Amino acid sequence: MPKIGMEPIRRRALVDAAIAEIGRTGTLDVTVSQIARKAGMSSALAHHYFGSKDQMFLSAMRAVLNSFGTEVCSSLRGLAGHKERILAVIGACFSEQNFRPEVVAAWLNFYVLAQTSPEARRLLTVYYRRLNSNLVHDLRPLIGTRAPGTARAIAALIDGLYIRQALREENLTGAASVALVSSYVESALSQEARP
Amino acid sequence: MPKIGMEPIRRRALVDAAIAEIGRTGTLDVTVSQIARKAGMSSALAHHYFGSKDQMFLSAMRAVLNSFGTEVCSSLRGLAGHKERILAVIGACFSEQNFRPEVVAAWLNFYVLAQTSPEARRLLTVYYRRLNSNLVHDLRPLIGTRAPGTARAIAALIDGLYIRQALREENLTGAASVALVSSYVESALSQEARP
Amino acid sequence: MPKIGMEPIRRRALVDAAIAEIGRTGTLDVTVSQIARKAGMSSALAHHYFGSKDQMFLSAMRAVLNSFGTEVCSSLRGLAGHKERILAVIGACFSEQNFRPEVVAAWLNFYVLAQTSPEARRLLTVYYRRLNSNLVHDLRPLIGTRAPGTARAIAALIDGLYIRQALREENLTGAASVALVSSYVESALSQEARP
Amino acid sequence: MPKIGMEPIRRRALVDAAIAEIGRTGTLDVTVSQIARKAGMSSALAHHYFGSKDQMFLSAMRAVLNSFGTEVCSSLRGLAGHKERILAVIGACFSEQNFRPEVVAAWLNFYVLAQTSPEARRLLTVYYRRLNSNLVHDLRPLIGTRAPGTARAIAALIDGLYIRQALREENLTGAASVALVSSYVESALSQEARP
DNA sequence: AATGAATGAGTTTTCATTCAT
DNA sequence: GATGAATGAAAACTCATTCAT
Repeated sequence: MPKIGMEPIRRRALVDAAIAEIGRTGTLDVTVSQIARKAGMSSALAHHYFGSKDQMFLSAMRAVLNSFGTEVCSSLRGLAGHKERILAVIGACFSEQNFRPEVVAAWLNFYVLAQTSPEARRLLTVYYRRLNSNLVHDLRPLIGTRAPGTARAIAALIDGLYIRQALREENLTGAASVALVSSYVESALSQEARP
Repeated sequence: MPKIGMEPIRRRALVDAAIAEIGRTGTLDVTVSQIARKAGMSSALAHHYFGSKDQMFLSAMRAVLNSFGTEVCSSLRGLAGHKERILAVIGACFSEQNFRPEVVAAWLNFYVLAQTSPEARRLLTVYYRRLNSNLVHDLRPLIGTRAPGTARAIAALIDGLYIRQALREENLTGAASVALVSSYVESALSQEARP
Repeated sequence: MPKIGMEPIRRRALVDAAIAEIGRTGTLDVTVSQIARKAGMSSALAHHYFGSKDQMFLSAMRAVLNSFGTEVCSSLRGLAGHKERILAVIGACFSEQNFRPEVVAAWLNFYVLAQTSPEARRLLTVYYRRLNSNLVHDLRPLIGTRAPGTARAIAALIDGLYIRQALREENLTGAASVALVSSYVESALSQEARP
Repeated sequence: MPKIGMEPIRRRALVDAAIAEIGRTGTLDVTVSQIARKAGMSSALAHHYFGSKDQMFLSAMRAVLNSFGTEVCSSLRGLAGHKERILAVIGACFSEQNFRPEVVAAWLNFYVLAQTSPEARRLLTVYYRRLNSNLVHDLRPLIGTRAPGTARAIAALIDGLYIRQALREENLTGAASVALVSSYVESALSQEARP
């Protein structure tokens, strides 16, 4: 019997290598060979497992989004307070894991990919809807009809900070980003309180 | 008689075509031939004028940033009130001209280019510094030490909304974007007012 | 207990699958994997049994030629009349079994293979010589020196009709083909009869 | 001004080289590079002019069929006698030009191509229909209802002899082939004459 | 015996770039 | 100034074949 069960291992290795290479070079113009080499195998094997470069990129994108989604879910587990939950989502966006420069750089490139690839766009839309509905869900009890606009602003802030991180802006840490977005949330919520 | 003074015309045509094609396809993966064809000339001529594809892209980027800079300047002319000036800058970001989907899509791709090309990064940094210093200059008198953070947030909001526009998000107009960012500015300023 | 005697079964399955795939696609550009999959095994096993793709194709060719040879032999068994025997050979060429479109398409491709592979050419030559000698043997007593030319014409007619069948020409049945060739034979023989 | 008007020259050179290479190797498995090298240029240029390998092959096929068609036309010019015209068509099939082994080998491969490529099949069908209608047109006045069957037989004979030629059968000359087919025509016509 | 794993060699195709005119 | 011609270099993808188990 042959060596068996390599597929998931290889796929995982390729996906990781793809993210790393896209992140490192900051472009989707990485060759399958580069990625495969980084993952320790031949480009032929990469094609064997993914069928095409596009499929590999989409898998990489799914991995990034899933990782993000998982982190959000586990952050939310057990939290009941609305504001608490909102801050947890924001925290997940800028967590150690998700806010690594190369992951964020890959993220930026996936935005670009989404202009070309309908499937990539779909993935991004799903992710965005989920983020949005999470935020609106917890904002509505606090600020009512202003919830959707505020959610949109939070999402935009996050994306904007991601761009800065992708550009390796100095002095931009996850903590600073969280602080910035949180402060926006505070002011948005407090506004409601005022007469 | 030789055609004289064609150079600026040709260059302009190529730059416009480059922006249009990058915006239309949503990717930097456009060929020189495509761009040259759209500009009504041969790809050889494009090389003649720009030396290389990269230089052409950089010129296109400069054009976009200049167009933006010019618009900001003319918006600011004659305005004295700090808040007024801040809102003018924001308005320029989402003006008819600058917020066209294809321009914004090109913009997003220039962010990506900046990861690879030091010159592109330099251009972006210059632009960003100018935007930032404009904002800080007018925020400081109003909110003091909170000015830098707020400026950063405004810039991030703008970039985040640009990404949404690049993705052709429905119901996202320049006016709505201005409203969203302005509302953030309002709340940031009003916060100061509180004891 | 080890499966015993699998070899001939596997080989037969592969040969059949090869003929079917070549016939189906109408080209030698079928992959070993395709054939192996159709035969219900891995491509590695196909190599195990045949050593190489070329050998597999040659075996497939041998199978087709053998099947044909066997059918001719059994058709001729017990037949004594010269004309009767000639018609029997012709009948075998267009029998249900041999004139199936996919077999004929494979046949056409074996002609092509024979241009490249000496062994394939040898097989085809052997088959052709046998067909020819069969025909000449029975034609000579009937038409003397005109036998070789007539045999060649009969063979050419058969090949020509095979090409039509490979192209899936409509209204071309085995029976119609037999009729056409037989009619030629009739006229060739009757010519002799004339003064 | 650039060197101009190379396109038809290059295309012709490539088509000739394609026919020669397909004929020489007896297979469609020739690479674009091989063909381009033989035609004295880079494979990139071949793609520039033909867009794809398939298109190049189709052009080669068209060239072969056109050459044939032209020769038939010029052979028929001025001939009025039905039998005379039939023999002229047959003569064209086996002319010095058309019956060159490599052309015939290419021809055989085009039959194979026609199994895969609808356009190739279309070309072949057109050619075949024209040949057939030429023959029937001149046979009908001579043998009435037997014309279609006889035409089909003549076409099959020609194709069969082409296969032999593609296999480089010894002692098979154009003249011998003409003789063989002509003799069939004679016997087919004389049959009618008999009571 | 049997197969999943793995790859080297090769093929088509694309494209920025150069050149001769 | 302007362009058709031309190509080298590289990329995605394929596949026969080998190997370890």
